[in-house]
Amino acid sequence: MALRDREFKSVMYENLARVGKAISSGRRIELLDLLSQGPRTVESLASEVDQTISNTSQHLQVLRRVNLVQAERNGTYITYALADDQIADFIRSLRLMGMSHLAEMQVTMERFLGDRTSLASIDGRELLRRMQAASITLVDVRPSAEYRAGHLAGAISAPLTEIEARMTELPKDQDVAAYCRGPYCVMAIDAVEILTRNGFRAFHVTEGIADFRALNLAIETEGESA
Amino acid sequence: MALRDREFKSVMYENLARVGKAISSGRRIELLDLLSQGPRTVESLASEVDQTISNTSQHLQVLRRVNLVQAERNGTYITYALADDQIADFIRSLRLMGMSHLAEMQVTMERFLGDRTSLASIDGRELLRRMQAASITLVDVRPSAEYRAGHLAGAISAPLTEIEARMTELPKDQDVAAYCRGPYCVMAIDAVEILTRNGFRAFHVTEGIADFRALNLAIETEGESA
DNA sequence: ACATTATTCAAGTAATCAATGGAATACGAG
DNA sequence: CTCGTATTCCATTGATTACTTGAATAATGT
Repeated sequence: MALRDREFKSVMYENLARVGKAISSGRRIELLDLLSQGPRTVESLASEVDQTISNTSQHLQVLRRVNLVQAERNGTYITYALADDQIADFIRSLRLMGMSHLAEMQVTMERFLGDRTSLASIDGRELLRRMQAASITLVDVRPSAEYRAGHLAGAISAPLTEIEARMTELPKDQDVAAYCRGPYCVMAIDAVEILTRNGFRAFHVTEGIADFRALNLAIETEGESA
Repeated sequence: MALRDREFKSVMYENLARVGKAISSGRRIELLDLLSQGPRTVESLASEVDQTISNTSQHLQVLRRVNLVQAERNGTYITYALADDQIADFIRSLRLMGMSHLAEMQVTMERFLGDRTSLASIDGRELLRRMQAASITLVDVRPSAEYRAGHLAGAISAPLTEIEARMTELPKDQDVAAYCRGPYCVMAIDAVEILTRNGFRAFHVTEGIADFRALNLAIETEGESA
């Protein structure tokens, strides 16, 4: 019986380890992070993570084998998506774990972003506070497909690539808060630099959609707003 | 600049993957699960997971390298402990992820425990409800060291190995709820079988300390109770 | 049927990993 | 200082992994 118990435990923990193995590759975590912005095709994922399509496809299949992602065929394209919202949350908690336990991550963050992010940044909680206290213009600088897949209620879509053009639509007398995919995404930082250079008082939000969801901020899908 | 951004992301995600790698071995997850019951020495961990001391030591060092566990020397022994409570919670969410996404796990559970667990089991939430509604005897059947490291408020320590002797201390007119380490631990099930065979109305709690913590049930350390 | 496009499959290579057994280290007791 | 115990280090084994390249599949349009 003791042997049976051991076998049972081994099988159960070995299965849990399959999930661990799925997130034991930086590329795969990056893919999951991208997918928590919304569904995407293999090709678009591959170019985003700077990998060959073949390799990306294989990573996606690893993730699919443990049911972290789902694939759906649309004509000649195959669209991948997170299997459910619980997974975005799990990746988020992995990220928080890493940030709080691996000093290297904070050092790297400081080294790469340190000088660019020091003053003009706030997190989701602080954003919520400011949104209630004062009127600010909230800008989503991710590609519009991701905006459409889900964005903060009241956010205006202004993809980084078009921000110079879109800028004219923003009220000059309000503070601007820009957010993108999350803490490892620099689009919001870039946007803030452009905005401040053009006379706006802008700051960037260090968190992304997955965090907003976890903080219970209102998320809208598809439709425009404000 | 785009290259720099890619390098930044790669480094960050590669670091997160280090945490993933740490939980990509069933043995290591089992070790973390054991450590969430309380600190233990290498030797005692090794015998619990049925591995050589050498191998166990190496796994512990992998976990230590990513700061999931801490080592502390006490004389000739070295005691390992989780680095903080956040980790027990992370392992718990890994377990929930696995259970909800890997059908194999539920099948295995059914196959090994199915017939033994069907009727007389409840989860933490249900336990809380019953504790408030009726008076039940709550029994912690883990080894006493783990009981001392933290147990449900009001629980009586009655390690499985001594349960036949301790049984006489339990009131015969109350239902008995037995819990152990968690869903992959069979000590509570064994205890319930022994108890019912001896005329008690007993049921087993399918969750463990980590779950109780997450559910905000009151946990006591060291001292006795009830 | 044929060519095109998106994705997957298969085979190969270099690197990493889990586990083992034995030597080395660190501490405490006599 | 020496001995015994607990743990770690080290070298080796076989198994797995990430990535690459090129061929195979599957849906679409002509």
